Amino acid sequence: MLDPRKLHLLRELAQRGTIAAVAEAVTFTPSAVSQQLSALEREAGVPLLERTGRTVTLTPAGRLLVEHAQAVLEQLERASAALAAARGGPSGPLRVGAFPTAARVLLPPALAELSGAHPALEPMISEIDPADVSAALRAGELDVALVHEYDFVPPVTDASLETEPLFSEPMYLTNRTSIGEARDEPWITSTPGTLCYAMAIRACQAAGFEPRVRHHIDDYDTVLAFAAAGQGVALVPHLAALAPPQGVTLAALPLNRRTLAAFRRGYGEHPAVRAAVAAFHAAITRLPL
Amino acid sequence: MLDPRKLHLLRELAQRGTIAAVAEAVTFTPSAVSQQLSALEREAGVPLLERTGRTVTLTPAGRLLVEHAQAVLEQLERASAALAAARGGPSGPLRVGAFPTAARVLLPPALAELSGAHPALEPMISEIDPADVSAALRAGELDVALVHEYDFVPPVTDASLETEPLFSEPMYLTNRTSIGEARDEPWITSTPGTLCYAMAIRACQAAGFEPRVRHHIDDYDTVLAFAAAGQGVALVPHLAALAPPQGVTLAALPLNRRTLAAFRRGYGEHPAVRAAVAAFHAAITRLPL
DNA sequence: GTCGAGCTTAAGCTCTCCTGATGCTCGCCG
DNA sequence: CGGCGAGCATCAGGAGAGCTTAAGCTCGAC
Repeated sequence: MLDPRKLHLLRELAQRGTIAAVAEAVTFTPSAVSQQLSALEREAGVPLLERTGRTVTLTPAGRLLVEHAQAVLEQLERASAALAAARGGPSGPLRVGAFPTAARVLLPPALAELSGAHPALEPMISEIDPADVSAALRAGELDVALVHEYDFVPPVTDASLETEPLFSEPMYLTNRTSIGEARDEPWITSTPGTLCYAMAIRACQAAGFEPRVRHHIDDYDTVLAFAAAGQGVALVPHLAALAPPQGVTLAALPLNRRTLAAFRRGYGEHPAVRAAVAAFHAAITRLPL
Repeated sequence: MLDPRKLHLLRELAQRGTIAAVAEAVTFTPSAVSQQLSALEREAGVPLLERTGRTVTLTPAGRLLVEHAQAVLEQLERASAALAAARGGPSGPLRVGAFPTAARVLLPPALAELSGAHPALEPMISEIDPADVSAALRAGELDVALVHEYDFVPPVTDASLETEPLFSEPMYLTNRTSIGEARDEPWITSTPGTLCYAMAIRACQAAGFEPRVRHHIDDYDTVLAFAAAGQGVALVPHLAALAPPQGVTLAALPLNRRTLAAFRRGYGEHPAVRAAVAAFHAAITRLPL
């Protein structure tokens, strides 16, 4: 019988590309991952990995098996979720990932809602950039996460994950009325590697220029303070700009940010995950959108 | 992560009812099965088995998990089948179960067909009564089996198995023209515990009497020889009665026997299984039906 | 009341699997 | 062209999972 643990490693390899990266993701040594994949290959009776130079790539058979691995692991998630449901109402630890703005604006009311409805549930929040969410969910470090996606930035598609849209909000530009007008201004963006950074760069590129980035600030309150101090222009989402400081004007752009809940495919039936998503929806109805 | 090996044991328990029977099926000791199921229960966090007296029954949560186990194991079968397909054409050992008449009439041409088309395939035949086929398939002792089912005998429904109809044939009665006419005759049936035995009894009961069974003979050639010797009446299927001996007349009854191919759900995509079923179909077109 | 079927628990042993160390290949770069 | 580091495989060793044997417990049948 094929071992789902090995199938999981194969799926991670398909996502991450190197055995070393897989090992880091599952906190094994590369040696262990290599041995497990070799054993899987032996059982499969067909080469799954091609040793090309100092790296490995999946063979067609390997990619085929990844798809089946996905189906198997998804069924296992469903089984786990069913067991959690059989245990009764939502209870126990629930690891939630959230990007900073959500953590500040959406989570407080959502957590109040959640704790009120399900006292046995113990939500644990981790701030995490949406770009890192897929890996954390797949690795089992998170159960559910709040992520966002922007126009211009292609949404992360991961066959092992499922998303549920929560809401959409417009983006604002500080102290200018259009992106083209801000062409020669210094820019304040998030730190490189985050989704917000990519969004700002792409938005400027779409307007026909490469932004001159002077400051890298992730916290939008700080961003607005910098903007008020004349340090540059920035793109901020509606929820982060409910109370702009003196000296900052905001212009709505034809650019939206969508917030979604993400979880492992099949795990959405877990009662705790269902409860969390329901609490997100409930909290959203009370947001000033 | 839930362990499919444990899930398999739970599914077997749902089918067989006792831990001892599961242990025998998988050639473990009852102790090992008990420990595995206890571990599964611990991981599940909810009681799966109820110790009632000296036996165990599944709790509702246990039955729920069995359904999910079924889905998981089916996906694993699919993955195995896909790997076998990736290995190339059908090759290697293929364990085939067949009831005696099929082994004699259908298998020789089917095996010739199969070996001609796929020389690398090594079919291994085991004679087995259809009543035992489910267990052997689930336990992985067989890859594909020829089974039959009769009117009056409810077909075995096993969620983990899949069947494909092959053909249907009429049943004949020896030396009488209707079952009612044979009410007071001694009967020749198969040995108790087989499907054919159950069929004969049920057919007589449907005609309103309990047959007086004198001989228990499984081989239909011998049955016909006994009938020719005036030792009693018997029900024989068309394919077993192509050349009745002197002294035996046959009367077709409104009673049919259907022959099917059976295999583990999801495993029908295995190239060797596909090839075998195709060979069965090809051989059937040349049968005198 | 006795026996036996069925399940569990405890002890021991085997085998799997992970770690750490070593060695290899290959791409990069001076 | 040679050194270096990234990436992977292999080997030896230790810890843990899992099976077997043996013993004990419970309950139903006779």
